[in-house]
Amino acid sequence: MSIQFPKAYQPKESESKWYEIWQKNNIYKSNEFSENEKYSILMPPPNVTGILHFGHVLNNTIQDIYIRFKRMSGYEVCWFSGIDHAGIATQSRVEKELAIQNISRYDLGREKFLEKVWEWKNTYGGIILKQLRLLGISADWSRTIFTMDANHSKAVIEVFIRLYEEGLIYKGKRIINWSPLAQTALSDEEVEFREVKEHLYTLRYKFPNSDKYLSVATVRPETIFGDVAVAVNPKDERYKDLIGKTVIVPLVGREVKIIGDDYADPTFGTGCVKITPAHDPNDFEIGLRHNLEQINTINPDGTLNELTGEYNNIERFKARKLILKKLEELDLVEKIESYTHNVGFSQRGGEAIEPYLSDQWFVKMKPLAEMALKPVQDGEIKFHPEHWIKTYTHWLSNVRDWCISRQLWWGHRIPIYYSKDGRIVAAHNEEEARIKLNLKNDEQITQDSDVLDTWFSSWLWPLTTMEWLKEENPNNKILEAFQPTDLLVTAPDIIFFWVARMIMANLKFKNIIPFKNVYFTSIIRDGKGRKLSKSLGNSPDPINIIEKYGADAVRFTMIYLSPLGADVKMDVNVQDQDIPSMEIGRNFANKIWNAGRFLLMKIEELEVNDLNNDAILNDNELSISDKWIMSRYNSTLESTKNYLDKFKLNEYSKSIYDFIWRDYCDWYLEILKIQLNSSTDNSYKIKLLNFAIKLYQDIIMLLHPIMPFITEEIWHLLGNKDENESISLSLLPEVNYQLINQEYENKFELIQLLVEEFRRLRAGANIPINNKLPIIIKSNKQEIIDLLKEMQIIIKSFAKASSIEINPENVINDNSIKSVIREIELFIITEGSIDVEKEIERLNKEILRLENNITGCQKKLSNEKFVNNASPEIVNNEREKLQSMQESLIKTKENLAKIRK
RNA sequence: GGGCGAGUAGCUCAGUUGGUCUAGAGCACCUGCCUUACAAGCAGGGGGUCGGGGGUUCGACUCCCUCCUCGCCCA
Repeated sequence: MSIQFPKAYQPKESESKWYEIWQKNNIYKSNEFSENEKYSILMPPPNVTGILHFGHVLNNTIQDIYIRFKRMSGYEVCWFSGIDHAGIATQSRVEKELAIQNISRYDLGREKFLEKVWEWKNTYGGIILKQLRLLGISADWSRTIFTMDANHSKAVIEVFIRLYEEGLIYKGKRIINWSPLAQTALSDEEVEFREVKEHLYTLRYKFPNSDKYLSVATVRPETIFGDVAVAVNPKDERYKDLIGKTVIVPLVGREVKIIGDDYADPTFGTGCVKITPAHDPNDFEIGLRHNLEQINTINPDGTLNELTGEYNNIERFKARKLILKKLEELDLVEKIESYTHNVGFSQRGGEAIEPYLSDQWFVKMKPLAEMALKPVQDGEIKFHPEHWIKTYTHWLSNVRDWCISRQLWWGHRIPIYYSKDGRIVAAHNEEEARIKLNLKNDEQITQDSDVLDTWFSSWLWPLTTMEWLKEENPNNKILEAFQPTDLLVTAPDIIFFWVARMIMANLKFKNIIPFKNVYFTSIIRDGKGRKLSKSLGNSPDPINIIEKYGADAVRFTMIYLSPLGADVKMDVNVQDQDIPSMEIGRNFANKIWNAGRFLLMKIEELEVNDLNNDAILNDNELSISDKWIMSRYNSTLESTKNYLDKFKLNEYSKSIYDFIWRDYCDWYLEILKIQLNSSTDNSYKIKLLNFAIKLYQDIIMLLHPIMPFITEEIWHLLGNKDENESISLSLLPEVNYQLINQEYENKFELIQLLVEEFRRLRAGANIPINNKLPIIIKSNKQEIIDLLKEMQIIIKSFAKASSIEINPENVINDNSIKSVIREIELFIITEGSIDVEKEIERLNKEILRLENNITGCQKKLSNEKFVNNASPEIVNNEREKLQSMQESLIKTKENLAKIRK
């Protein structure tokens, strides 16, 4: 046994061993033709460049718990997985590598560059899916897809064409969010706003042929080259007469009009605002209203362009300083104030976004948003926690059009073709485009050079994972079987990027909701409440943590610490790159392990040969403890299911944890020892042990979804199972409601209270553990006397008593420590003298407590309004409570009197 | 500026339609134990005016109002 069952659980070997066996036997492969009820989950596809972090760990553990739980509940489950091609992230990764060799993507050209990206993807991409296996994820890996796969691309193109032809996709010249680093447009969702301390500069715009000037406030003096007007509020008394006049843009020398527009806020700055339509979204709108020119003065890489003269090719922020210096020299700066405002930054590159005027492709969102709103508001799609519905609704009600074109090469190329004479068509390929445009083979045709936003492909995830439009699968049974999926587990930060858009796409193209439930995971933070991040160094590699504590421990701890809707805080030891909180799970695993060790030891001790024999205890052979633990087990099984249904994952883990540790190990196994020791009937002992083991095996099954490895290991060790069988394919027992028995739970609880009181008395009197003393228990209720008699061996053992007497005839030795619990009197007969002072103090304290409670209780009951208004149950309860406390008080006072005597 | 969420023990959190005896648990802390499953353990202990104020009610951690503090999202 010692080899199989070492003293402490060793997760490492067992984890790699079992995952390999699971893979080898393909046990997580799903079957769309199964007759069983289906349960499916779509794994949020990690980026192809991604590596495992704790967000993934939490997210995938949650999914795996549901998948395993449902699988063990008889469902045909399927967990769809895959990887996202992640346009910007992947392209910049490969570009960075090329840069080391001093090669740019333009040196290679589009085709060669894409070859490089594929090469990179095939070598390094998708590591994370291998890492997830270390966590014990039971996805159906055979269905893994990649968002650049032919079938997925086909769906993306198809969807683009349909939307274009329906008029829901259009091209427009707009101010978009430009990433100077990636040199592409970004959607609004890819921009993060942060508060930045900058300066508000008040500049002097002189009137023509005059020394008088208008003071204009701006935070971006480097954009003055694009100024085409100055706006004032038409209601602003100070300036309204100036509307129609002109001023000279400093440094530039251009004469521009003063216009009146409500946008100008009289309370902000000087009340005069410069208008630069090409470099600010608000100015752009004003420009349209007033028919102003749009002068672009910035290059795609964030440097100023040739229109800025000496500042040509100078980086925008550097240029700001230089321009300011020049303006100061010319005495055109009136004042500089510090100013805090929100600035957009690229979520990926981190650089400040440049509002940029360019031709881009957009999706009209209004009609799609309306479609997507309904199922969430109707409750057809449920969010957990619910309050995300509000955020979702708010966003969809105010949604703006989605900029989907990206000036990248890696991605799905926009299926738009242009003829030489300026006609535009959307087509699946060049050939089709020629036909649609009526062009001959030798006539020139060009495809749009942009690619689509990665999310324009991700929103089809529920469809493409299930082989939508795949030619080889025309009668698609997968979609039929598994859609709508049951659960989506995702971080709330992609609620707009992804969740909302999947709902739109599914309804638009398949007229079905993609999922029934969405669970929004919490954000993982360190002990100081900071997000885990590489730059802070507070983000240890989960792989190392799994290596140290075991995958089961990591899974369990994460769930145990993650309440629904609240952030997870884990202590991170930055120096050691360690997460000490993981001890919770590791210690728990060890506890479970040792319970198994104990049982196996007993098997050997009793020389039980056949574990699965029919030696089962009859109902009348079961003790109160046996019935109690069965009741507790079934209650736990029930609450486990309830908690999972309500998505209260941490409650789920806590109920299992408490049941196993407190009920089964601390109490039941200790009682089992006593029950085994006090019997001489070998066949009873074997039956009793069998009972305990059977229960333990059921517990192991209950635990499997959250701790798959250790449970598989124990299931085999204790059950003598064949290596190719798996606990994850066995069925969880149903809740047996008949075994949930409040009466036994109450009885047992009383015994626990008595035992705890005996322990407290011993500890209080500093009685050493090996000093066994006689105990006496007195009660005047026959029911309790019977219970005590039935449980006396157990009480005696737990109370470290040399002997136990229940309601003895003879007078009790005054040389004893006494207490009263629920009218039951407890005595420990001490041989030597007791510390009288200490005893008096303790009893007085107890008397005071009882008196206080009695007073409170009496007050309540003498209040007519309470007796009349409160439910009879409550009032009755209160009366019983009062009576019980009064009796306890009398007995405690008697005890005190005896000591004093 | 608009919206959402949270404030309960030193820390992280439970507390289910308002009533269960002393508001619970884990970690941390203190005391005693290597008791033949487990020191990654066992037994016991200390520690909370439930963010402040007001209201509804016989009764409020729980419902309402208000203020304060913190976090997130949007503009």
